[in-house]
Amino acid sequence: MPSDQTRSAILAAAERLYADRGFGDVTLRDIVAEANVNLAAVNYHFGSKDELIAELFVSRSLATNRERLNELKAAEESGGGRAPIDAILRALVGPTLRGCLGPDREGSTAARFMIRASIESVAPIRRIKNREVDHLRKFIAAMRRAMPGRDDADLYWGLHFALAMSHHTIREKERLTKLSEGKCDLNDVQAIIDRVVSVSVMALTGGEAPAKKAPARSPAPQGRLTRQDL
Amino acid sequence: MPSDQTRSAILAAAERLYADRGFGDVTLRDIVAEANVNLAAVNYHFGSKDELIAELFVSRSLATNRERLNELKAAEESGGGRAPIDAILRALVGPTLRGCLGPDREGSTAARFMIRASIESVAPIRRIKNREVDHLRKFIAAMRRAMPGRDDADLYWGLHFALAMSHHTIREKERLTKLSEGKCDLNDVQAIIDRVVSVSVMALTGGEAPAKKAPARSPAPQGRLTRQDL
DNA sequence: TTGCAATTCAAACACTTGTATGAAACTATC
DNA sequence: GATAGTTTCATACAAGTGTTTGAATTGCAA
Repeated sequence: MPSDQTRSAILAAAERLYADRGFGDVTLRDIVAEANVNLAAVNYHFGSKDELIAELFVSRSLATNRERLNELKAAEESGGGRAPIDAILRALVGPTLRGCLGPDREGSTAARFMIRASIESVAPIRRIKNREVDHLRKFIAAMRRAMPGRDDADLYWGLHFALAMSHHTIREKERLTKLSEGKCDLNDVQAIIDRVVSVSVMALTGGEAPAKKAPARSPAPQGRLTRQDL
Repeated sequence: MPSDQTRSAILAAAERLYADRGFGDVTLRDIVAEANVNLAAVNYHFGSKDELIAELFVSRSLATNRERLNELKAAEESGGGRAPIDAILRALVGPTLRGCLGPDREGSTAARFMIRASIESVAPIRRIKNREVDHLRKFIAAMRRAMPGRDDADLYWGLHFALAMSHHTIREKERLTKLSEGKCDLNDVQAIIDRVVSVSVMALTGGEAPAKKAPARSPAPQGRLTRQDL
């Protein structure tokens, strides 16, 4: 068997198992059994378990970021250098949500692996993850161009909430289905993206920055919510 | 040393270590070292490591749920049996956010433990967590009373997003601080609660249910977002 | 004080983990 | 077809895991 076949068999098996069962529950022996290779092959080809995980994460991380930036670039070009805020957010959450909730089980493995990585913070991944901040800054910059008057903190919160909703939806997919007794359709990915983007846009455009230094703390009135502040 | 002292010393040490370092990195030997008790004491008092974790989680879970329901009940009573939607959401996310982001380091241990539990889904906790659905249903019921016309799915999504934002904020607290270079103040808990509640209310009142069966899929217009649908 | 149950303790158990080893099998070049 | 380099393999290793054991110690009632 050529060396590359073993290598990629290990990578594929590891990604699948980590995506399904998390990092804590998967041993090297599980991986080599799934990949039908010898136990020593992992250390021979990757040096250590941690380096295997790191390689897996780095390559997937670059792929997702590339996809996001492609969508962002396309949106900015079609808007003459200034993309609308909803398109920016769509470029941010679309690739992840499509990948993780989409019907194609194949591509979803990679994304579910990334979700695991974003949840269980295991040592080799934690080290790499800090670079992601630079990636998100590009979206902040685009958002600043789309909403020039907006306070910076509001932009950060908007981006933060957009990621919150998309990640939480992926993570709690089964729970939400059970809680809502099927009334929330987790298979209609496009509708979910629309919903997440819609709420994120409202978070950014509505509200007018809750209680910047105002005397009243609560942005929502005491009684029924009126819509005066939308 | 009385038996109860050993018992609670183990519980306290375990909670602290799990909250700080997660479930994957903490061994029984770490716990008994922190608690200054013998290794065998854990199995003597709790039966097994899993039962220790379960007891920890159950008691904290009940406490948080009780706090939430107290706030909900208070809001409903002061509103004559029908609490406004923002008060309902505040009762949902307030206790958790206050506990985890609040300045008092003491109470935060318990809450940070709960966050860990909601993130790293370890076996003994996963089994217990499914009961939580019943607890959330009480909030859905209250929301239904507050917004009688609203589609059920919208209510579930609103509650889901509220939890998403609060949990994600707690989990990514450091990252958001770093990304925003301190512009997002993670210490002003009340402002964060206001912001989460505000966005959640917008998600529930605005939007008018994105593309129920409408021909156009996207709730956000192609170009800049107009506010016609708010 | 004696006796009995509850608790603590050091030690060991059985098992799993990631990693290392050296021989065997393969592959390709001369 | 012999040789050198690469890759595979069974096996062993050292360290760490949760759990168990049985003897010591403690606390308290008779």
